[in-house]
Amino acid sequence: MSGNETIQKSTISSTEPDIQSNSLKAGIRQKKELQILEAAEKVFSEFGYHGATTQMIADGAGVPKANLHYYFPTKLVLYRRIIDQIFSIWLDAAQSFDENSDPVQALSSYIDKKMQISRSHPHGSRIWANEIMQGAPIIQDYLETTLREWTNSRIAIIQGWIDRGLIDPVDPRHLLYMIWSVTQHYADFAHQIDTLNGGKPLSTSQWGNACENVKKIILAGIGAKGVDIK
Amino acid sequence: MSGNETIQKSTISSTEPDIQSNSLKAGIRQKKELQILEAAEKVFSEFGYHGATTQMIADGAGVPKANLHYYFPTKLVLYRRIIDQIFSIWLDAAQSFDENSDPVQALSSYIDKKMQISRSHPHGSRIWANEIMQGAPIIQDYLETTLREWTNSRIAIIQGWIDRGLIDPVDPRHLLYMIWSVTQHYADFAHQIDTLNGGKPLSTSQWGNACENVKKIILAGIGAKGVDIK
DNA sequence: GTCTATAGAATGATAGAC
DNA sequence: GTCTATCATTCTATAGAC
Repeated sequence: MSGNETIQKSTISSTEPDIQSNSLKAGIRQKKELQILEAAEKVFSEFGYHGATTQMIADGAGVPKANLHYYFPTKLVLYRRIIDQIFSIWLDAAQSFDENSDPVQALSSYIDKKMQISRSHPHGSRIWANEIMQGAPIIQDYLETTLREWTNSRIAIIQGWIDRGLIDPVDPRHLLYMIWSVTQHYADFAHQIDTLNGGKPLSTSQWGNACENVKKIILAGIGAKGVDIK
Repeated sequence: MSGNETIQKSTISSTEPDIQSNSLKAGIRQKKELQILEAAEKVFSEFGYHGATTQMIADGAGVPKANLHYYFPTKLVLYRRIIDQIFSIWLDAAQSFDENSDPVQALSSYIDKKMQISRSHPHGSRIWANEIMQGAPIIQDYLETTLREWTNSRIAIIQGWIDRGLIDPVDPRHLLYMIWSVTQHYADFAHQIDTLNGGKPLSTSQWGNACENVKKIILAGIGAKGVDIK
């Protein structure tokens, strides 16, 4: 299942000679594709892959259903494009977690970024969650390669902190899972959180408060030295 | 939405005079219903409401599809029954969090129970997560009534601990969210966790380790006095 | 490049024989 | 109480006019 689906990054053929008309068409295509991708992200996150219909996505993007199939041949190809997009955002954020920082800096920054993503890309987070809960039928290969490697490298870094006495001896893996789960909870369970907030989305200051609480509890929880996050 | 759906606990009419045959039929019905409910829980958790087909559920339960419709008139009624079941389990576990215990006792016990549920009822946890991510189309009333009341009462208890100096001043609401998210993560993202565990489910000792880490970090994170969880 | 109309397949639910 | 056969609906995807 991992290798038999080619990602078509550009269907604009390089064999087409008319550059002028080509770039114009490319502009239209790019704009429409973006509209469709944005609509699809919302619909997939709200109804899941099976619950989403191409009709809903087409309506959300403001194009006829047949037009959608012109840009994305199948529903599955569209879904894969969105998953790829999300995974890319996750990985970019994860880069901040680098070996040169001390634990407080590294973890504070990582938690901040993950909370920001939960606020700016809640749909993506939910699609990811949905995909995992269904056994990752589409992205299993990502889990087994990229995610596993990233996870192991971060575990090594955390273990290094423990060995140098910078944080308490906790299981690095479960510390990572805690950070993932708590930060993504604010995206995945946003509806529940909003309902318990009187039916309103969290305000900017409420988001800030959530973020501070998460950082405080986790950093204090692992005995990180020199805690100064305010 | 809260009161217009009667739960049919027993469709065996009390006007039926033949007691012997009646209880026999009730036994068959109960057994079949249980088979169907168990199969449905698995299928709904794996594919979501829309992705699940009555055919899959019927196959999983070992009954013909038409037979399934004999016991549960519609797919939606079957789904509601399962959601009710899950919500009931959550609430029961939540009772352990009572006012008389000290923070360490209360929170340790609560986290233990939530972790146990994640291991014993992962399907239920995922169905709940799925339902919330889709905007709680079926259980919105539960969120606005029972869950809100329970949450507010626990927030008051935690605030009491803070006022008495038993734990650090954290936002009780976000502490609850942290406990929910971390514990449920081990059910909702079990596939990801298993993949990162070499493709194998966590062993009993690995579950114990996860539970201890969660308790340690959270209790230390809120400065709970007298931490003694091992 | 856009859109109407529709083909083809899958699904929820039911009828009716046993 | 069980099960085969089938209806009615819905959905993905495509054909073909503009």
